[in-house]
Amino acid sequence: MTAPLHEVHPAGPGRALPDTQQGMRRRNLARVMHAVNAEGPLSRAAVASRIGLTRAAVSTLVDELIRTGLLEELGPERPGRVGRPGSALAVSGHGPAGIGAEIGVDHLAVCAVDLRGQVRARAVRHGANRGGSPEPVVAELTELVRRVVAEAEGEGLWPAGLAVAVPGLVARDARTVVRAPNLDWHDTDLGALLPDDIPLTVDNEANFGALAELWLGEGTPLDFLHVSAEIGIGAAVVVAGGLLRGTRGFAGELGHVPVRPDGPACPCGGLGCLEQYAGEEAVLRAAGLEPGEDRVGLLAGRAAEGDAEVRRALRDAGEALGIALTGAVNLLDPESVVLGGALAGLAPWLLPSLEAELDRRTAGPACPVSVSRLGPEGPLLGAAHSVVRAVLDDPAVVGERD
Amino acid sequence: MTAPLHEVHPAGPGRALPDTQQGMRRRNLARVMHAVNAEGPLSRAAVASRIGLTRAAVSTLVDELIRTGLLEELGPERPGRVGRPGSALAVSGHGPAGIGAEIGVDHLAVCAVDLRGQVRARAVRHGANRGGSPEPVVAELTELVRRVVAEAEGEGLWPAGLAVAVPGLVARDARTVVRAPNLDWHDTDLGALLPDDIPLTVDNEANFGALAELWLGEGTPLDFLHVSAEIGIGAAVVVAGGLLRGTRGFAGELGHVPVRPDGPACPCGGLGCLEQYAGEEAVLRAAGLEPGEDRVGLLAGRAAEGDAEVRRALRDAGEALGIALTGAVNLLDPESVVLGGALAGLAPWLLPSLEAELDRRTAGPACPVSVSRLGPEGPLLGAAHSVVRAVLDDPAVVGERD
DNA sequence: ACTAATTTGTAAACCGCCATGACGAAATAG
DNA sequence: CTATTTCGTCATGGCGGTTTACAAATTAGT
Repeated sequence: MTAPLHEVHPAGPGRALPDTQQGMRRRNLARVMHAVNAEGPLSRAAVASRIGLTRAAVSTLVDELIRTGLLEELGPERPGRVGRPGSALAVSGHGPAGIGAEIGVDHLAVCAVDLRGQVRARAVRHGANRGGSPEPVVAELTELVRRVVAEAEGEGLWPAGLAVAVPGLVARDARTVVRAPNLDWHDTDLGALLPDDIPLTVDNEANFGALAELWLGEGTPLDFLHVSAEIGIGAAVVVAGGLLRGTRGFAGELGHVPVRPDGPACPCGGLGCLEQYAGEEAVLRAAGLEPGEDRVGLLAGRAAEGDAEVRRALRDAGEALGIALTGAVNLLDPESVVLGGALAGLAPWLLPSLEAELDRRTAGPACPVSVSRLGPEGPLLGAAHSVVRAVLDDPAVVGERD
Repeated sequence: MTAPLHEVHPAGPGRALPDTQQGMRRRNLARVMHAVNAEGPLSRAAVASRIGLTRAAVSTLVDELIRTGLLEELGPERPGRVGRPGSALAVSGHGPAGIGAEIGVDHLAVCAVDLRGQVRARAVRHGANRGGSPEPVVAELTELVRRVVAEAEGEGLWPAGLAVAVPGLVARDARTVVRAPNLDWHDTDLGALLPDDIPLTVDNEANFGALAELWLGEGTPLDFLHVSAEIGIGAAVVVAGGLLRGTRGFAGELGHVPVRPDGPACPCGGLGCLEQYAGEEAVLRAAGLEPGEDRVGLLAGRAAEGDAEVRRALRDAGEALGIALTGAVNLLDPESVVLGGALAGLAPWLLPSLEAELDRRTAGPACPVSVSRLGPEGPLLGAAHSVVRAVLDDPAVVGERD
């Protein structure tokens, strides 16, 4: 029961399933779940017209989904219209739950989200995770996970999967942390250190942040660029509602896009990379501040106070971001750009110069830039929701357990 | 029979088909076609094991495909192994054909490609198409199309669709040329000017060139960046075997990626765009040459002769390309970069500096850069093959005609 | 040579899944 | 109070792939 490492981003309802009648059934189960999930309580007839099947077919699909605890019958709808009122169906609040976890530089967090998207349990532990060996940190995380799972189970939920967001590069096996500079971890197999009774997925926090924006953001399109910064600057490219990961899984390295090709050398080997202008360290240095604990808070505080030096540093960073984003926007033609992570908190001072650069360098209407309203919770929520989406995308796999 | 504007880029075998039994059948027909097309002559049993269906199911699918003329039975295979030899199946060379057409700045070309990928008929007309009104040019193209179709029909083929490559931006309706600066065409609806008895698709020549590379190139991966230049510099982003088009269809505008943010002004409104360093005009100017007829040939000739000024101009252009590509590669992590179009001919003098820049700006192993071996034929072949792929992706639609 | 083993293609029976059509149930409209 | 509309379900049927069985065509072994 450890095994089936569910895909983090199945770019749509149930993909590569075998094209046999059973596969068809599985896909149709998924379509019912998606319809009910997306458009609130719905009657069987409403679902049928949404997904293009007959009422009879939907009836049997719904029966199965209710039997396996993924849907709930809420009872008769309020009449309003002519004809017999339907019986409202809703995604279950007592079925599977997605367990999301985040390993931050100086905190650990875990939460449980039900199929409806509600956070039903959470736990946080503050304190630096930097530098030490991974084992004790992951042991603490495991403890938090157990606590959250117990709490969720108390509410009638059961864990369908665990997704862990880490600040670093993750191998395509979705288990191994290849490199997490801020934690000083290298080639760490989290699969060996975490509970093995729950299907596990590990991914970069920026990716989960982008997915959170995709699934939870208001009016977020299916094609956008999500930019976030912790210590490095990363972008996640979302195309047609799925993450673009790249051949080696390294896509989105916006931080090393050349901004001024003859600029200062970057540890990556390049010259004048964006990170040299808009990276946390670079901005702190330009602002004349010492790198300390809550660096983003410090910058935001000073900028809010009106500190001219800090504001200039942020304005310059926004300019560099604008230049790098011009390239990205020209290449990808996204519907919008979303600023998340630490950038969201600094947006008031970054945005003006960023948008100005983007605007004047783009022919025609510029690509709209917005700020994530999810704040620092993004990656954690994205992780938990990725498990929920996996269930919605293939309800049959969880139905098999009993 | 004019209507069904088949998708140019259905990112895989038969997508958004309805999830009913008929849809399943259609997808399985497509899978049989793809298996036979990709792996040469195959017996029914071999196809069955490839696509995961039973021999019996494949038998009925093959029967239908033979009846509609998409597959051919070649007869018994040469034994070799133990057991009854299978009967070899091949994609038909007498069924539907894809008609590809290209409107170049100074030529028109049309060809017919059968399902096997063989070019079975072609016609070319040289002479400038620049500046004048579209009608007479399209009338000439129509004449060429009629000739090629007649020739193909003489060989037992019938036209399944017409795909036209144009040097400009095409609206998402795949019929209207929004802007083709080199032809001086604006908002031209080719659908109204071309024969209306064949399903029509119009697309940018760079897109078709990239697709040709994807389908015809040797060892081309499913994720790569195809860079081509005619007058502007365009990139096509291929992800998972499909074109990334962008929200407005403007993805791939590599020419306006900022290379030196304080560089010379570009007509697009930007500063220091790649096109200001590696665009045809810019290179000619840097090389001290006058813009004339065969500009690429001129540059290649001088460079081959050893003209130092030309070589320096090309080296500088390669450098600028390398900088812009560093950004693109960091963002997309493609498996390779392919140089096509006019760039292919100039590659010997562009590549060294291009690769040097890419190399030193990238951490770890640099993204390999290769040169298209399709030459100037790419877009034309890509157009014709796009029709062929559409048939392979959904064999049922052509089966319906009779 | 002759038999045994293996593989292919097809036909018949079967099962699963959705569509069709009919029906009772529960609401509104007149 | 009846006609109409809509919902959910049931029985029937068609369609599509699987299972099972078998004849055909080849190689392997004696």
